[in-house]
Amino acid sequence: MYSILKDYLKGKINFTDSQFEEIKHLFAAKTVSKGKVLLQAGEINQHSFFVVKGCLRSYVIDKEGKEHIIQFAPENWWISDLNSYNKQEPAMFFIDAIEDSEVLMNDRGFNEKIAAIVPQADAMFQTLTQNSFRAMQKRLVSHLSATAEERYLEFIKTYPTLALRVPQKMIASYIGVAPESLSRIRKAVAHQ
Amino acid sequence: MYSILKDYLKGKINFTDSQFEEIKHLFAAKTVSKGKVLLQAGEINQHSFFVVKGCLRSYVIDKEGKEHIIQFAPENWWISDLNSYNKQEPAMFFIDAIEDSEVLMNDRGFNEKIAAIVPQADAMFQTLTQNSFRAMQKRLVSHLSATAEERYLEFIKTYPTLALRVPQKMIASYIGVAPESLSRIRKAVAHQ
DNA sequence: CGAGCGCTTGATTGAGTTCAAAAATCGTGG
DNA sequence: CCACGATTTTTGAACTCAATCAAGCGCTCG
Repeated sequence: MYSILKDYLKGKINFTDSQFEEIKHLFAAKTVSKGKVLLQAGEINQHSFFVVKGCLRSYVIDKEGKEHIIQFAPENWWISDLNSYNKQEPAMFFIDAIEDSEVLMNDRGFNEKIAAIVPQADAMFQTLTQNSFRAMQKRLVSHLSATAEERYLEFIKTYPTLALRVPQKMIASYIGVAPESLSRIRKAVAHQ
Repeated sequence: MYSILKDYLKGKINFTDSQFEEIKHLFAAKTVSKGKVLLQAGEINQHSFFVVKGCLRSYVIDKEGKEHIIQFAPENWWISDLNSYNKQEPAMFFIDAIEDSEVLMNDRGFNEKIAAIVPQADAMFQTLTQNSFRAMQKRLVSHLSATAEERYLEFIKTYPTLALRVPQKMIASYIGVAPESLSRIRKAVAHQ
């Protein structure tokens, strides 16, 4: 379980085996089965999650009870409600497992602790945050300027493996269309 | 001109007058008249801007030539294409002045330089980035779950002064509707 | 093996766009 | 400071993309 995290981190920053032994203790290993909710909107989010196996998602539920997916997190992704985590404000998002999963969970204050062991880690997390900021911006732009079909094609281009792995209605939720509409979009794309 | 920046920073971090004298030199004062383009999409963004007076905006132009506004920056706001600035990648956004404005412009590497003078500055900028990340998320969520009217009401609630100051067609562009639609939305809101 | 979930298909509705033109407002030069 | 041209806003009518409602099919997993 921890070896996956080690391999992942090796690709981003340099550290010794003994440093990794220290880092390890900052993560609690957790096995979560499909459907398990790890964060509820409204709660203060005390954790962030690194996915070792399986897939999590974050989503909002709107006033009509509809889910809108913000992020998928398959293997080697981090997921959290960053705003709640950083500022200790109520979370906007729910986080749950959409497959049986194994995650490494860390507590708030983790960022400082890991940076104290491996200073480069701080820059790594800043880069990760920048990446998700950019992804969010791109997504907003595509909602401002692209059609549902374009957003779908963008999705399968950006996340080809997710597109095969995640139920279609969740892809619909992510790109912001009704499941019926996505079904029709796929039909149209296939016939062209 | 610099006194505005000083007042702004005083509200966020502590520093001495002599520290401020050092910080000052990191900013170039610039007077820009309405319509002046400060960043073109595709360029590498070398600057970020602090608005002392007037108002800037960032926006994308889509493949049909339509503008979509990403951010307004009136007095005491920062504006930049952060991804381009941080990673030296081509900018997604244009930045221009929508009023005659006065800005303080800093170069890349500025963050490290200011943090060397006033260590707290780093945390301040991280907080600012977190805030815009959250704003972006909220905006995405409202595109996923709210109607045009709801997004309009949200806008005037969040930015009441901007709503009076910025041309209506730019508000339309920001909330992602045609100018004609916003006109009708306003009419409907007024009659209820 | 059957109940429920996910996907598809059809018919209808509706929010918002587009195109066109008039009305209002702005800004600039004489 | 006023007038005129340009830009912005409003209004109307037709249209379009996607949502909604409804029903049927097929799979899987309990």
